[in-house]
Amino acid sequence: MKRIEAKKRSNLRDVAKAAGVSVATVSRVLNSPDSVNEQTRKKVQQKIDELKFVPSAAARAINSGRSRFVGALVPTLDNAIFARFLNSLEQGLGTHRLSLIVATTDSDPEKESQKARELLDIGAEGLVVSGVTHDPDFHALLRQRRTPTIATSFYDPNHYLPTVGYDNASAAQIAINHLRDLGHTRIAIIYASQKNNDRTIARLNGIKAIEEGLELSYFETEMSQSGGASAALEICKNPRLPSAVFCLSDVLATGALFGLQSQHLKVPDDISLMGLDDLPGSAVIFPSLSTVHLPVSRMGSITANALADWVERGKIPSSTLLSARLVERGSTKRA
Amino acid sequence: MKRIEAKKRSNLRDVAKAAGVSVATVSRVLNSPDSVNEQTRKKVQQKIDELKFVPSAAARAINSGRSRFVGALVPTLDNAIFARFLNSLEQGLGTHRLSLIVATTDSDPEKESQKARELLDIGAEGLVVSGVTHDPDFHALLRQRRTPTIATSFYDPNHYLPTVGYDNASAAQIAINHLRDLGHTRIAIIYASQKNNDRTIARLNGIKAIEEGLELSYFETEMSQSGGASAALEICKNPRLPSAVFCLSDVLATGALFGLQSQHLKVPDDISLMGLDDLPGSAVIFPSLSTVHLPVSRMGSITANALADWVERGKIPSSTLLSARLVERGSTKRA
DNA sequence: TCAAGTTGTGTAACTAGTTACATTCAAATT
DNA sequence: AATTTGAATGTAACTAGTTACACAACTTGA
Repeated sequence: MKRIEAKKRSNLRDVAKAAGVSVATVSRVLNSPDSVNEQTRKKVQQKIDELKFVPSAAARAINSGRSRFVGALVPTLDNAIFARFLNSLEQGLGTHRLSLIVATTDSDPEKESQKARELLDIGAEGLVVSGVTHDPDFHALLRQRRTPTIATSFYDPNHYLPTVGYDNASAAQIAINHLRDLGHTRIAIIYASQKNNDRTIARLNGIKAIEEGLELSYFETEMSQSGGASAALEICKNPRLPSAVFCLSDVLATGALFGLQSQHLKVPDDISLMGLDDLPGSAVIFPSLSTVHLPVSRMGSITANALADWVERGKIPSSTLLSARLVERGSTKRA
Repeated sequence: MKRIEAKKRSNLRDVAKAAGVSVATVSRVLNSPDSVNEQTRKKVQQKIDELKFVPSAAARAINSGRSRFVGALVPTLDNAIFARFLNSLEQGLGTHRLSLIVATTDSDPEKESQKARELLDIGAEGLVVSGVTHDPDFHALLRQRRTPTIATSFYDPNHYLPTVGYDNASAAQIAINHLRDLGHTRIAIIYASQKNNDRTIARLNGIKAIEEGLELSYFETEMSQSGGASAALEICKNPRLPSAVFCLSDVLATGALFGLQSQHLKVPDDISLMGLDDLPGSAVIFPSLSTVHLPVSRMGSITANALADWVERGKIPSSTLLSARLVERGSTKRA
């Protein structure tokens, strides 16, 4: 009679029995093979291979109290800036033998809070979030659990969480000052309103702080290239065109470029265009995009190291300010 | 004397002791609250809240044999096509209460194999990979562990793994046939060589199969917009220009567009340009990019559902063919 | 009034590992 | 020859949950 039964994974005890040794010895072969006699080790190893034994991570986690993974909460993966950040974050964590669980929030604070709770419930040892503005539940959760958590894309040394990011206000000011230096005073600003997006708010506030002597107009759109394109069309409707357009992100700027071109406006001859982010593609569009470089890859690796230090050695990191810098390319020229 | 000690998470036994009940009762309050007397339940719940008790996922996993996460191995997150796929994969898995661990491979089969092993070692219940060509170790690993695994971006009903993807050969043929229909016979092809990239190889083979009557030239470059741009410059060096350029990915095509523009070639008047992927940005560049749409978001959700079914109910999915379709936009016109 | 059934709870044995401590045995030292 | 030392291994108690089974207390029916 053939017994139909799921061949359950073999465990330590199975291997121990098969090899005629104790469970402790098998465990030693796994974790400190030097402390086991050559012959015994070989015999055990052979049985391990024979039985295709793989130690259970859950059982290990239960003993060590370590799960060896952290969670990252990002608004979306469908934007190169977050994808690039996660790319380097994942690589950085890998050097510390930590895995990364990704959760997307759609920029919805409630969803973020809920996903954060799920991540912690399944044993995440640390979290990475974007920005410092979150759901009250989320803050309460972090305060309660005391899980190592780093807020990114936003530098704020006074925040209760360590932050790794840039000064969004001054990043925007770098762009505005560049345009001002080139003699532009009538500037259209395109930004994407995502509710609770503190990065955008900080950038807008940075602009407000230095708007003296400038004639600014604001265009709100959605965060996508087509959003940028349609905002550009909106700008073109105005009979008195601005001499420059500043987009608060490169995605918007790339879209705006095509919007302007579709209206037969030449960039930068007819109108200057600036972005903010410096995506890989921004250097190769035509004309190449003047922008403000945000070091997201560095942010990823710094965050990875800081979080690993916190998780593994309890070392609470201090906030890190990454400097944004002007990247002057072909889309801006003297007014 | 203040004792400095890590307040370790409270566990079932702590709660049981505090509430004056047995561990079984606390466990019941957690898992089948109806089977516990109202008063007892309230008392226990209060202690759970007081002690901020959260059940350990590892301990649960050890009993259920479930870790509730799967791993995805992608070449990089720094390409919209994979990021979009993961975005919908993650969302799809979320509806099945499965988490997603992301691992990047840099298109290196050895790295992929190693990361796959790591994922399985930490208890991944399933895997998602790109393409069907992998390291021998990787195949051996999958055969040994029998972990539910789905190969994506590549449809092959005869593969030993279920595949969810499109027919890359015919996707490329759709593009070539479109150009041929428009009267183009001299076509330059730009492709990115990533060693072992079966998607690219399949696309090239698809072209080979229908090259009769065409005059094709091939340009190999790296997978980035700047790679596309420099390949375009290479094309322009030829005194007898092709009438159309076909890039095997939209990232390359966007780069090629800027490369052609920088040489003062008008697309599509002087030269037609086609991509393959259909990224969100491809519709808004100017001129908008004619391309072949690959349904990566659908691929993500289908993969998520298929993998969840396999993991949760042992239902091995059959391969799914997703159809690519022509997207005719502004970058191609009659020769 | 006694048996049977229901409800609620506890005991202890599981899940799969790690590890402190004990033990054995042989080699080296006194 | 007796003692010390060290290597190699085993025993059993941990980690944090779940759950089969036992049992008490109460209700219900004959």
